[in-house]
Amino acid sequence: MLETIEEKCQKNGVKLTDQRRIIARVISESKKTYGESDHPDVDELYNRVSQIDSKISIATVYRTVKLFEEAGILTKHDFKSGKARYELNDDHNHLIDIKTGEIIEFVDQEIEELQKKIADKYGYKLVDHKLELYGIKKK
Amino acid sequence: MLETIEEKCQKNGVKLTDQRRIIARVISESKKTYGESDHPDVDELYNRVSQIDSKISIATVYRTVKLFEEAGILTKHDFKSGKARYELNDDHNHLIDIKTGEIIEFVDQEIEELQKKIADKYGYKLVDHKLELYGIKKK
DNA sequence: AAAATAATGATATTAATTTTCAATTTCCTT
DNA sequence: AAGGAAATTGAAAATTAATATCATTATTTT
Repeated sequence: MLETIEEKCQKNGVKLTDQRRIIARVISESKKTYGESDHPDVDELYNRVSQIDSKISIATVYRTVKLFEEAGILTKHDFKSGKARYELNDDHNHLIDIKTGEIIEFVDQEIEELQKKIADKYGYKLVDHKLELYGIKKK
Repeated sequence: MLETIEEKCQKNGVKLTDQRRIIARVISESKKTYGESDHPDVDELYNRVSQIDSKISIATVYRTVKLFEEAGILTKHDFKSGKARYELNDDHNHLIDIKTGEIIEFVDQEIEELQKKIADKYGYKLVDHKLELYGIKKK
C-alpha cells in the first residue's frame, strides 16, 4: 500500500502539528469520501477541515498545503480555472472533459517510459511530469 | 511555413485593430527576438508593446491575449509561477529545468499518438493536451 | 453624416494567495 | 522541570493577477 502522509512527513523532516495532522487526514480521505475525481481547492479543504476543528484558519491551510507540496507530498494542479487544486502526489495523469469538467485519472506505463526517454534524450533526469488531456465525450 | 497571426485572425473572424496588430506582432517576433524558450507573461508583453506604442494600456493587452487564446491563436501556460505565460499555439510540449527554469520545447509524434489512443480508450475525442516534463540536467 | 456598435484607456474591483504580527505552542539547554 | 529561543498559528491587512466598469474614441452600418 501507499505510505501515509504522516510517514512521508517523517521521512522529509516535516514536523506535524495538530492542525497539519488534521489537514493531512482530510486530504488522505478526500478520494475515499468524495470519489476518485476529487481534487479540492484550498477553500474546499478549509471547509472540510473546519468541520473537524473550526479553530483552524484558512491561512494555516494555505501554509500547510504549500509545505506539503514542497515536501513532494501533494501535487498542485492548475487545470483551467483560477484556483489551485490539490491531491496526493501520485503518478497518474488527467483526462479532463471540457464540457462537464469531469476528471478521469489514468496511468499509462507506455507514456511514463516515453517521457523518461524524452527527458533523457535532452540530457535530463525526469523528476516530475504533468500530462493533461482535454477531450469531448464521444457517442 | 506557419500562418501569421493576422491570417489566423481573418480565418477566425477576429477583427484586427491597430493595438491588436501591434500585440500580434510582438508575440510573433518574441521567439525570433528573445530565443526559442521565450514565454512572456502579460507584464512582459506589455513592456514590449509599450516600446512600440506607449499609449496601449495593459487592459488591452489582457483583453487581446484572452481574445487570441479563445480563437486558438495563442496558448496559455501556467507552469509553476503565478503568472500565465503565452506563446503561439503550436503542438509542442515543454521540458522545464527545475533548477534554472530553462524551457526546452519538443515535439514527439509517438507521444501525440499515444495521447489520442488513451483519450479514445476512455471514449473521448482529444481536443487539447498539455505535457510538461520537469527535469534536472545530467552531467 | 448620423446612429449604432465595438474597442480602448484609465481606474476600480474582485478573488486568490501571501505576509504581517501578536499570541501561543513546541523545542532546547541547562 | 524552568526559562528562553524558535517555530507555528489565527486574524487581519497587504499584495498580485486578472476582470469589470465606464466615459471616450474609433469603426461600421445605414
